[in-house]
Amino acid sequence: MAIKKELAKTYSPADIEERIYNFWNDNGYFTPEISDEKTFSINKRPFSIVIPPPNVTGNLHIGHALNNTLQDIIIRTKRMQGYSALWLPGTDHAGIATQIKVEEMLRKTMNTSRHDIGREKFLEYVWDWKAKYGGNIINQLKKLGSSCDWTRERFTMDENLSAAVKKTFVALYNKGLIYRGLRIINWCPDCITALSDAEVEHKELDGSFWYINYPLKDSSEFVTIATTRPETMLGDTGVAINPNDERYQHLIGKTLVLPLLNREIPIIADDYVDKDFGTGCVKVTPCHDPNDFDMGTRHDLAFINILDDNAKINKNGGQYCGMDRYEARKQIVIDLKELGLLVKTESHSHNVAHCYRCDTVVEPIASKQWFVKMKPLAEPAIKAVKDGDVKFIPDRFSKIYLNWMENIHDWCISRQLWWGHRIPAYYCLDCGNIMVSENDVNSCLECNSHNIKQDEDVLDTWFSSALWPFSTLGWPNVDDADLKYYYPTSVLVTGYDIITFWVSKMIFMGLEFMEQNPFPYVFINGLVRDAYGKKMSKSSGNVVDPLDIIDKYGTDALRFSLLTGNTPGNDMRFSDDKIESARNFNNKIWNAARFVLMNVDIEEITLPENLALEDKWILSLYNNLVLEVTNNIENYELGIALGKLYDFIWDNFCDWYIELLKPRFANNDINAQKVIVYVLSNTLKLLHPFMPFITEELWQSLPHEGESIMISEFPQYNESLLFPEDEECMDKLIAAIKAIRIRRAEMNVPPSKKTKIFIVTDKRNIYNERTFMFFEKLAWASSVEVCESYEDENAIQIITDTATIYIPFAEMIDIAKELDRLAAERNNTLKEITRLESKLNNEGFTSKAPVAVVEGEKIKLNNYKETLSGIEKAIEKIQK
RNA sequence: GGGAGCAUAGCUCAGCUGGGAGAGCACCUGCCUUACAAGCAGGGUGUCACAGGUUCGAUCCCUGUUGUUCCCACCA
Repeated sequence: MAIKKELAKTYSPADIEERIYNFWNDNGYFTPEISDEKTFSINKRPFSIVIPPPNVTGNLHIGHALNNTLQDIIIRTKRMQGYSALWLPGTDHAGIATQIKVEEMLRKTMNTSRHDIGREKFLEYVWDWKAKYGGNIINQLKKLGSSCDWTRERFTMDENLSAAVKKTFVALYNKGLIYRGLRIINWCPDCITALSDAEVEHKELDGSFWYINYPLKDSSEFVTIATTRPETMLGDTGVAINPNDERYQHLIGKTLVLPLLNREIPIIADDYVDKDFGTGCVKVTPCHDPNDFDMGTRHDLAFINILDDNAKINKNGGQYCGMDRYEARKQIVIDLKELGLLVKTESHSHNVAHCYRCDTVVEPIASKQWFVKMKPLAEPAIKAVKDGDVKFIPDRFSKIYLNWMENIHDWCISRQLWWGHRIPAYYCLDCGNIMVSENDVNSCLECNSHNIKQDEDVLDTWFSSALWPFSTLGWPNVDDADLKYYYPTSVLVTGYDIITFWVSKMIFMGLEFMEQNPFPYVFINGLVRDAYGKKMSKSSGNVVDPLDIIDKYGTDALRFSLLTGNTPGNDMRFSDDKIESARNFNNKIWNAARFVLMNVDIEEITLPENLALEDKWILSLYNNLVLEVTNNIENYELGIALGKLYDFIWDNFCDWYIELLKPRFANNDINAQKVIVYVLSNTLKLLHPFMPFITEELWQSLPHEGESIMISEFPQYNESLLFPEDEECMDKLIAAIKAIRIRRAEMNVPPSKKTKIFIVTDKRNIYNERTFMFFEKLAWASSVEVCESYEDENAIQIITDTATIYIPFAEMIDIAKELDRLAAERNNTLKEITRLESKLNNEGFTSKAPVAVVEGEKIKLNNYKETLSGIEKAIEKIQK
């Protein structure tokens, strides 16, 4: 027998992955040409995904690996199904994160800071950094097998994307949806910038509750307030009580003397105050608390900011000027104690806001910042999800989205950073006029002054990523071919942790500027946790580097282990066990193909005219698999699809079909070769989106047409390949073989001991000369015979619903034990019969249950009855 | 304070619009059967968290309870 190709005994991914990826990339398979009729016709329907852009200086972590594998599976499937499938890759400049890294580098390697070298020089360093490290994550994505169109790679600070940012900013400003104003923002004193609400994380911390007496002016009376941040009293400009609090009615309008600074402050009445919390008296610090800010506005109180950019006390803090906020807190408590104004201290745990980047405690500070007015933008974005124009998968995330959107606050978009899109606002230093323009402004439109300065700040990183689905496709050029063809995109694949950061913003920006949702589906993936369910983080030291896994086990194994059992939106655990079982599956496929290649000597794939029982069986199962896998992928049930492929390949194809075919291969049966190559090759296609490398390598080794599996046609369901009767026959045969194996195992008969088998049956379509070989091969039979009846009390009897099988086994038989066993079997069968009969006698069931269910139960009952009669005959025979 | 998820075999998890529950790993037994020992053949008595309800029928749908995880929220 000719051996077409010798494969190694075990699969070693390292040898093939890079070669195959370059082969795909070099041949341009990742690039859908909209107008090229040869490979991708304009008549094809578009399918597009834009990548959630990883941070430009980031490194691939296991979450990226999952997220991008999901996208790759979808895009590869669609490409094979004939869509003009675009997966557009790119990176995000990631304002704060990147700036922090470069500042750190400056400090460590040059002992300098951005303030020392100035804005221009600093930005040069950041661009250098980007050039140096920006490609890292792209190369890592390639190692994952991602079939992104690298010719369309984008970066949020590309010229075109920056133009899009300016255009949207100006348009929103002109519409009155962007404004500049004094508001309480979250200030990170370490990053020295404002943060949006989304960029702070609340953590429960143990703190104290200090009760402090504020003396009434010209009186010996006190008002006791309680605070968790005593240093903020330096900015107090009032004390508030509830207007209905009868305890304090006489104080309304009176004046207090603020301790330490001796500032005179009024007592006001405001509904915000909860009578029953604390003392019922609240110090009001308009510049350092959002509620106090509102009260200060309502009651026209003074606004005194007591903190500088580093959260040190500024000159408004009198003798505390220059102290760090916590140092000042300590000192103030000491001083109050000395003055006898500290009533008591209670321990108190409360939520404290932290910077999501550097984990520093953020300070609420009143500050002039740019904001997006959210209500008008949120409304259509809410409607889009409520109307089902944008669907979350799974659906429960639409509740999270709506909950956030319906309670939305204005979005603080200015950041006191240098790395990012500079705000296109210009100030006239002479007349104070503010001009917002896409183009540089050199003279004041009001007073003609040339004393103009652009806003120093940059925009929130999420401002540019909000535009990503259309800015990457060419917008603001509305005639761009890509934009026309690929927008809206087909699906967004992302983690639930950035629904509020990113998904929500893309939806309202898409609606505002494209008048169309950016995507009809948002496919949500969960977090990848460690083997114990803990979130992976550098500080916990439990980070799994996907590149290590790839080096050790291969990309396909990594992809398999991330996908298997994965369900949309749910977190998953990653462990060594999983990756090993994935590796084993790779090897299983590899060896199945290896075996096929060793036995096959055909040049092309065609199905033979005459199909044997087992051929029809496997083709029928394969065909059902095509249908189910296709549907599962269509419904984003990728983990389920992969599970079915695994079961089919391992159980049906390897454990049964290959074994069933071995006798035919020994006879050089060409038909068997044709069928197995057909099934294997097409199964590889089904599996290709999930495990692209091994499937390409094996597909190339088998007879095939075309250049690459990744541009071959995805298998389609084919009614002519359905053989339900043959499927059933084969299932009965398998059941009989299994029953024999079980009995032999129970009796500890080693495989080396072959036995004669006698079958009493009237089902000659199942048990005939052709299928005897299966018993010889798979049930260790030395000979097989069908007979009318069989008389030998020294034979064991195996009873199925289609036959009674006798195996003469004189030395093994213990009559009493055999009777016991049969009695037990009889009992179990009777139980089932009783259960089914009472069900079928239930008028409610037969009249209300679907016909198919009732029929199914009848068939079950009948099978049990057949089995029972076999058992009873067996018992009778032994007792004779 | 609001909202969401999860609770199924020793462990990790599936269970596709309700019809007597599965996989991987682990464990036990027997096999180097010429694709694969990273393999083959066998091995599961699971109050499907608890209590009610709907239904002919509930792991699945509804209500409540308990445990657990997460998200959101300006109680000083």
